[in-house]
Amino acid sequence: MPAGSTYKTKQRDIILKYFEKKPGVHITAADVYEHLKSKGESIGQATVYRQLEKLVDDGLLNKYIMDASAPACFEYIGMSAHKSGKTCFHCKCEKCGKLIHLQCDELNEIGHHLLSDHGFKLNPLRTVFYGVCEECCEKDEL
Amino acid sequence: MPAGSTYKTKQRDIILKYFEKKPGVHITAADVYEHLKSKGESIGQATVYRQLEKLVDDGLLNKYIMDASAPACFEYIGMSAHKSGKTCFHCKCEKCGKLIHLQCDELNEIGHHLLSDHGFKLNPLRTVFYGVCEECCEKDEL
DNA sequence: CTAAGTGCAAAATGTTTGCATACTT
DNA sequence: AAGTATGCAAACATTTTGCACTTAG
Repeated sequence: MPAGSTYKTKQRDIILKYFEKKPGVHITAADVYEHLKSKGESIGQATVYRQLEKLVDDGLLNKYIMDASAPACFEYIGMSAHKSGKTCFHCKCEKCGKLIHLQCDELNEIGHHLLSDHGFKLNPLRTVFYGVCEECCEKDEL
Repeated sequence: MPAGSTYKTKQRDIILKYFEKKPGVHITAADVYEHLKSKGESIGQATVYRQLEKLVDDGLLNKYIMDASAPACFEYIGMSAHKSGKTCFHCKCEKCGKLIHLQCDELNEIGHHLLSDHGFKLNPLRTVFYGVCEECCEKDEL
């Protein structure tokens, strides 16, 4: 459902370029806005938000909402996930907030399982596993 | 880490009772507030938010943030999830927004896998799978 | 020339907070 | 009595929207 074609604008390029330089890093809309402003490539916030949304739709960025009343985070995933058959899953630690990237074949199986047994076509890019990371687990046990 | 004891107040009971009547249903803070107001058991919104937060901390409710700029949803899980070993997973359709509840042993395995192979202790209650549901998949293929 | 994108400021929304009062233990 | 909770209104922060203008296809 292409809601309409996407124009290639200067602003889109600038934003995308910023993300490409930081693969796997979480960046908020405000980060983008501030960074570009300080770099003399100012873009209106509305545009930042609108482009971010589009980039997510286009599958170039991922959006993570950790907590209400906290800005959403965006992360570049670009072509990597599309090209290689290898899907990257994300785990977010509820304690320390760390984001872990996993690339694991066994996890891919859940995608297949969900599809074949539940008719649900998983989007691994948008799915985040919440839980507690190794380090924080150990801390808890002390 | 009990940040302090929790008093048993009238408001807490009212809110909890409302959720107990709707297990597995997603309810927003506004829903709670409006429902109680219409029922003549008005509770201030601040209190609603504060109690909701506490109930989540106490493990009685679950909080889901689907989308920024959309209210967070709360769901009663009460003792059920704790008692039965059966964990309920959630799938959110990116197209129609539908939320699907799954209770599936195979999905539980991913929890074990994440823990044993990646040292990550999954919290199934806070994890939401994003993707496209059966119905919307079919629509796409037309 | 039309559709899409931009920028600004203003609005909207969901959530949080300050503070005086009231309730629990 | 001390520690929490409540309620109201005001404050907040992030995100969205209206509109006139510019740019891409």
